[in-house]
Amino acid sequence: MPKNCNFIEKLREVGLRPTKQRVEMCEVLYNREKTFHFTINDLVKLLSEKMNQKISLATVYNTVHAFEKKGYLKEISIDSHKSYFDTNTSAHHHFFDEDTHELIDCDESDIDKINIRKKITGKKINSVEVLVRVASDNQTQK
Amino acid sequence: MPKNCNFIEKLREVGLRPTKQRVEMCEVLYNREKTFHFTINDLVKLLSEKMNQKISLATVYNTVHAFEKKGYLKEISIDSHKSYFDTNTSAHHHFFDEDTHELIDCDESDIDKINIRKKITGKKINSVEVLVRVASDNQTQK
DNA sequence: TCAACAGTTTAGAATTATTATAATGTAGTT
DNA sequence: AACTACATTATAATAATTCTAAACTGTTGA
Repeated sequence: MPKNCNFIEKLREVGLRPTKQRVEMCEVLYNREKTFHFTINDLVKLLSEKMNQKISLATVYNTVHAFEKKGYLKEISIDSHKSYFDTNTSAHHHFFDEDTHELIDCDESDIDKINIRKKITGKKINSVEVLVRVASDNQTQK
Repeated sequence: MPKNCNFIEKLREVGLRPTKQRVEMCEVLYNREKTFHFTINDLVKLLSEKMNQKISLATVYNTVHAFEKKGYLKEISIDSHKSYFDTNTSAHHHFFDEDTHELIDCDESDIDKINIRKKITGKKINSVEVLVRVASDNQTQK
């Protein structure tokens, strides 16, 4: 597994010890074509499938938060009841499919630049994020 | 209290029984100049201050959800750990003050119309919402 | 007006997501 | 190999929310 070395290197760069669990988690999160959106629950499932040994729930939380603090992951607020995370940490917008609860990244080109006219004195803008909620076209209103 | 009658009327219109608790809640939520943003916790506090009798936590949840289903309230997702609700149910955008955890409505004119170029086949757009996160300008990075 | 019923409220238990704790284990350094 | 600081773990604790079942109350219609 030469890819592991990569992750070990990367983890070191941001000052995180490349422990078994962290490297394993990197593999699940970043060894994929597209960016990955998940809840803690999704991740726990994937990890326990992939790993030979079991991983503690607390470790998954700790590690996800360590990654978030170091800029490896970004938290997305969609549903007040679950935390979604995104392996794409750059500023970008999302589609949220209300039928499947799937989160889809927008490319830079999908949404025109947002122009904020309002200024709040003494406050600076940290981020501007758009969430487009979509649902099946022929769905009966629930 | 002639205003009560108004709320009783309005509750009936959407098919909700105008019970003591619901009318009381309407007063707290809608007898104000500006739109009101709150968490369930905020609301429970306000209600228990205002009311002579105590109100059950479960009732607050039930009633808020009843109001939401009937279009009296709108849920806003900002923080994955708390549900925020908004008495302004029209489509509009928000500023979120990360220092004070306060939510501020945007006027129509504050943000230019958002142009979504991306189409997802078989899906229709339900809503487009912008969240602008702001924080103190001279704050040391946490 | 009042009985009856359906919808409401209530307290408390249950559930779910998350965080804290404290003991044990392990990566990195010597 | 041994030391030390940081990680991991199982479990307990906490927080937000929902469920349950019994008691209560608007509304309807006799």
